[in-house]
Amino acid sequence: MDKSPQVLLELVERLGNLMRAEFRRAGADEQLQPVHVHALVYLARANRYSNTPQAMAEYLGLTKGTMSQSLLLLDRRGLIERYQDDLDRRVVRLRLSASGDQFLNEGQPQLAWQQATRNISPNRIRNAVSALRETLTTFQSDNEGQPFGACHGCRHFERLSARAYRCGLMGDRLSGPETRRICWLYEEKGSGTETDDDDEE
Amino acid sequence: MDKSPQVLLELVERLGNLMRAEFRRAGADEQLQPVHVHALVYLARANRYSNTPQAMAEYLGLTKGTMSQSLLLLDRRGLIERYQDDLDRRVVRLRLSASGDQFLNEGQPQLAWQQATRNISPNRIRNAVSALRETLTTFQSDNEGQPFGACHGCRHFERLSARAYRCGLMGDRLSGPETRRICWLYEEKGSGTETDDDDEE
DNA sequence: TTGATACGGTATCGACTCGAAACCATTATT
DNA sequence: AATAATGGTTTCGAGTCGATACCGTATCAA
Repeated sequence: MDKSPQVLLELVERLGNLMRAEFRRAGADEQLQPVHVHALVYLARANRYSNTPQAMAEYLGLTKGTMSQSLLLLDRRGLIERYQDDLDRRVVRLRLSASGDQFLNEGQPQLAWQQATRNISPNRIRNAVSALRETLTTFQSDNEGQPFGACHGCRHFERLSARAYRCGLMGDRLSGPETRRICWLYEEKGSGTETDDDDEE
Repeated sequence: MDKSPQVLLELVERLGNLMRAEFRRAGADEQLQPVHVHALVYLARANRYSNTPQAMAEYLGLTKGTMSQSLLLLDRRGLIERYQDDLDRRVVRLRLSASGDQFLNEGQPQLAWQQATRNISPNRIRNAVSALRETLTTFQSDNEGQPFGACHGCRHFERLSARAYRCGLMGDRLSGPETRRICWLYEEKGSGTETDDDDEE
């Protein structure tokens, strides 16, 4: 009988709590709750398909009603901007405002974490990352959750040329940096389905 | 520039969120918030020095006022019992009630996690544990947080004989199982900051 | 064209969180 | 004995959060 998974859970939870507390501290100046800070961090990393209230709610594990409330607050504080999608006028799109951007750059909510990992070798970190990533994938496929990944590794990702990419699902061309952002349309490659892109790297 | 620490943070956060959502689900029947479930889980794992509101607040990262509220609720629901310490009459001690115990056994809030780690080899889990543990230690010493560990590895831990142990700080003899519970008096053994991570069992 | 229905988002409600600060006993210090 | 420190509780106000109802837009079926 191995208790390691149990211990791992405890650690993830504990570190999660601490980061939450860190987010709380980072947001204290601006009167923000941890979840607001988290929302801003997400927004800074989300790609063009994923900057909607819906995707955000999914990512943060909230209902759309709750999300709407938080966004209202962030808007009032002037940290985000909302604008309408011109293709589907039901859809609201979000972006960081200048001061939202500034807040993330100055507050550095993730700095404490960077510090905390300073003594650990890159190799051990990579190993931990791979184990946790696998855990996350399993967890999500167990629970029907949205995957939320970046293009690399996504079934819809297509490479047109050395520096040109495309999302096969949405049909848009993507810039290099954009392929590294978080996308809620992400789907794991492989899994025995026929893929039309066989040019992998 | 390595982005792995950043990714690790993202994963820990995301998994933390998911466990939080899991706790939410587990507590839904009993009308409990995630933090309540977490409190019960903690209580089930805390040793005799750590079953107080104060230790709990420290562990969960809440203020004592907030903790007091949550404990009130758990008491109303009959999931915990409070009793006075007879040495220091300011101190309140906590224990799971029968139904609190039952709740944990039936709800199995940690089961989903156990499942999610099923495909990962014990060895990789242990490595991840060791990396995260080190991160936690560094984080806590950066931020003056209480360490919260089990006897094994604690500076105050003394082994009297093959199966008899003692806490040098409090002077009590400890049973074998008790040495494996969470203690908020925990202090890292070696005085140096470098920790050896070969303490796996 | 005209419904019916689905969907993205907002508004409202009530129970609860959470930090801050005031407060109350009890213990420690002097 | 007076004072300070300590463990917990209470109170307050802004905010979270799920549930539900609701609004406008898009989609689908006749």
